[in-house]
Amino acid sequence: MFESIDRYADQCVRLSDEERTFFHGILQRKTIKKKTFLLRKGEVCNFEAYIVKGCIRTFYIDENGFEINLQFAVEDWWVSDIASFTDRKPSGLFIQTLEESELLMIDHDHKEQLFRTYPKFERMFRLMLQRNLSVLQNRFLATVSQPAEQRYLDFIQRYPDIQQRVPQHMIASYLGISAEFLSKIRKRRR
Amino acid sequence: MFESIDRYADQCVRLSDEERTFFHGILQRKTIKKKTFLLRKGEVCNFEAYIVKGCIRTFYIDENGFEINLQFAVEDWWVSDIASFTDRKPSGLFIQTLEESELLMIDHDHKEQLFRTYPKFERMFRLMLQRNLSVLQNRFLATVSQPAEQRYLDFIQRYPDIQQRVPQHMIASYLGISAEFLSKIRKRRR
DNA sequence: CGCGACGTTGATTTGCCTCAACGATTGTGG
DNA sequence: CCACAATCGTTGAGGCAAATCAACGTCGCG
Repeated sequence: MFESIDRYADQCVRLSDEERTFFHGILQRKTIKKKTFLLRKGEVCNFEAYIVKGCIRTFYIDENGFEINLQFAVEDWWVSDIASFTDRKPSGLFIQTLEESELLMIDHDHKEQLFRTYPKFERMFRLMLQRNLSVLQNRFLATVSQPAEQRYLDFIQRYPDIQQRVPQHMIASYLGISAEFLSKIRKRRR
Repeated sequence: MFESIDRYADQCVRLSDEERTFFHGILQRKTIKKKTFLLRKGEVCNFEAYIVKGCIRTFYIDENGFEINLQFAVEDWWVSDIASFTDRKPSGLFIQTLEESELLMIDHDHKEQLFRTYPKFERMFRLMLQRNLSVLQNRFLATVSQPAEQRYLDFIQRYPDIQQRVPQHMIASYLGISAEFLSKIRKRRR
């Protein structure tokens, strides 16, 4: 159960057995059915979830009622609305499973307790944030500097597995284009 | 000299006098002339710079040779290429002063030393990253979900001061539109 | 003074969207 | 296990936001 998150942690920090055990102790293990909402707009996000198995999307609904997919998270990623979680304020986002998912979740109080007990974990979460920031920066650059077709090609190259697991119209929204136009791009390449 | 960064730190963590003094000790104070490059593509970024006074831009040059401005940083912000800084790998970005600037800089070794000596600072930098991540997330959402005119209006409302200090064609590139089109938007509103 | 950086304007083009209609596939309740 | 609905992907026609290209005025500065 904990092998994959242990591997994740080992990439960030060196943990003693004691630290590792404590960490495992505060993680809540959950199995969530397909299409379940972990968070809806207006709610305060009280979790950071590590994905052991499954696929989850984070999305936003704009003023015209259109969904915009921000992230598809699969094995070995964390999902949360960090701003809502940290400042304990209502979120503007939705988080939903796309497949049945196995998660390890940590809530606000336990996270603070973890940091107070072993400050070393601050480092792990800091590095995790850095990774997220880099990914988002690259994504932003790609979105503003490249045409839709190139963005699509980059996407299927970088995340060949995700393409299989997520419906095409969601990928379109993730890429910032309409479902119809994505279909036309795909046609072009045949 | 340190008043503003102290205020910044106080928002994140509570520091003892000893911690504060140590922190001041590792900060390198620099005054940089207008239009100076702090980082060029291909170099490894070895600083995080807190801006006491001045204005700095971070930008990227795409495969067609066009500049894309990622960030304008003014007083009370940090600038760096975090990915390059952390992983000690060559950066793809440029960082350049737009005005004469007064900075407090920290390099990789001193940052690690700071964390080893007082782990509490991990928290400060983690919170800083969270803030950056939130800002970028909102910006990304705005970019994909709103038309250019609305993005421009939001920009001048949120950063009325920056608008005065940065040439218009750089703002256009920041907003992801051509300089000509920004000019036309402005005309429309007169 | 003269040159380069900056901003403006108009004409034309284009990448992508919207709307509408239509198969194919999935899944779900009777 | 079938029937019917919902979800998903495709295709075409038409439209619009924003890009591109080109020309020109202005200003600050070496």
